[in-house]
Amino acid sequence: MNLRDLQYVVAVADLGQFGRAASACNVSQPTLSGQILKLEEELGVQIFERDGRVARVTERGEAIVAHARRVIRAADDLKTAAAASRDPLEGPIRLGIIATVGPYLAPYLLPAAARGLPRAPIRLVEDLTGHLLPLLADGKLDAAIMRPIRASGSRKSRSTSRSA
Amino acid sequence: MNLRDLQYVVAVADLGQFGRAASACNVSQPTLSGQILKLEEELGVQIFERDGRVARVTERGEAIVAHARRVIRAADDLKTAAAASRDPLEGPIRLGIIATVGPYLAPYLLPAAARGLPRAPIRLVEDLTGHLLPLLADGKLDAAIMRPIRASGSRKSRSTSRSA
DNA sequence: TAAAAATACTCCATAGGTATTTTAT
DNA sequence: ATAAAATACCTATGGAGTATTTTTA
Repeated sequence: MNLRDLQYVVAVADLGQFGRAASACNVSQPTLSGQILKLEEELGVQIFERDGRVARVTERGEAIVAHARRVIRAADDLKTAAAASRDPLEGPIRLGIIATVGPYLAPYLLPAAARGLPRAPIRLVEDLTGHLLPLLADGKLDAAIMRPIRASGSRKSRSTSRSA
Repeated sequence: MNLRDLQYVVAVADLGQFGRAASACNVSQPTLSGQILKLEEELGVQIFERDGRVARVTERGEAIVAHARRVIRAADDLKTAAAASRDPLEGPIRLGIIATVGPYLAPYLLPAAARGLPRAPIRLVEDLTGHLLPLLADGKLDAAIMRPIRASGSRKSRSTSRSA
């Protein structure tokens, strides 16, 4: 059993479909399907009823889903507590940046940061906007410099989750 | 983050030492050490203070440990609920057996079970007593035929967690 | 100097992906 | 006939092991 598996279960319960749950979890349908099948095998409980159109939670599955929500909630609380206890000006600042602007900004940014924030060195992560967004969501990045997605303009947007 | 990592954290908090925690979790010391280090990195919080003699939980770590206990508790509750909702006479009976007696019992056991319990075929797992015990504890086995450990006699002991 | 933890690798289990088939409406 | 889940197969991340070094009372 695994926190990720439980998230898959909750996603299917909420969205009523393996495929939608998979994209909500950013994994492929067979991956999610396989993990849920394995979990059902491991627990010895059929959690979902598949009828080719929608996935319904079985009667026994209801209890599992409810417990899964509690586990995930508790794990989220742990992450929140960790983030809260973390000194935002201590430790490296993990900054995502798209390759287009990385080489231009880095020569200015890094030396300035080294002088201004000696206890919080900047760690650059260069990648596509589409890859940076989930990292930001997962707390793997503190901030990112990216392009706006699905917008008409071309102005850079700076998204941050850290009060630095 | 991972349920197993949280168990490592709780084990260290309880036992005050990485090495002891590792053997309690049935993993090597470097494995447990590495996972805890990685978790501390991921959360951005130093959970333990190492001083070469004992591992103490840091002030910030206390909150993490408390949350970790809740997560594990919730996960255990899920497993318990799953086991409770499972029909004990449905699905394969996973029976551990030591190699010493396996070949002698199997020819009698399996055909008899096939006749008597058609909806619950017996799945034999042959291994050492020392390996069967944790499987039994994890619920991977329903029952096991083993030798008594650390006992003077030599009578076979049948341990079961399933009312079959 | 004698413990305990960290590091350095190697290995393998398994989560994940793509392509395809099966199933049920 | 069509949409969704399961299966088959391959890849790769990362969890785990052994051997070794580093650290600190």
